Amino acid sequence: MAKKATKKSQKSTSASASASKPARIADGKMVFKITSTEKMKKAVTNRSRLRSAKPITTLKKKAMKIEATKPKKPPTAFFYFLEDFRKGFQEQNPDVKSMRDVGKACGEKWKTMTYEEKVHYYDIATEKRAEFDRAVADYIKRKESGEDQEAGESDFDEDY
DNA sequence: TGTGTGATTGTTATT
DNA sequence: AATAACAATCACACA
Repeated sequence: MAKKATKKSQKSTSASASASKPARIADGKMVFKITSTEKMKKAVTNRSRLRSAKPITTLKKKAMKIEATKPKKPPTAFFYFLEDFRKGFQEQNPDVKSMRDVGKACGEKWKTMTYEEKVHYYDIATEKRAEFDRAVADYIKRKESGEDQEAGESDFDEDY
């Protein structure tokens, strides 16, 4: 019991020198509901996808091995729960086709879950983060070691 | 044909 | 300290 959340102090992250400038959107996630110009929304998310620094083509098909890209954020505990919850949800509600409904139901249940149940997913997420952290370190190391560090800071990843 | 969108919370990163 | 944004998934819609 009392499995305290293992909050380990992260590394100093002194590598912040590279300070890549994420194209953050001032508006944040609040997307103006403009039915007329849906393209605007696309533009917003488009930037997000831009971070992928890879051809948008088949972006959703990430199932493909992505070894040429830097490690992305690992799914959070909630996402792991969502993955599991989604399976059962589809069985009980085959009528539901959208993930939105599943997300709502999952989020609602997530709040009702106790720490003991959630800790299970937290544990997984924590472990994944550790691996992710290592992957990042390795990625950086490889980048510096393998490829010449980009002396000229490229403002944006021009596509690819 | 192909990609964007929507919704959930958590974690990370930047300011 | 606080805010911002992204992390995955799947069916649908639009150009």
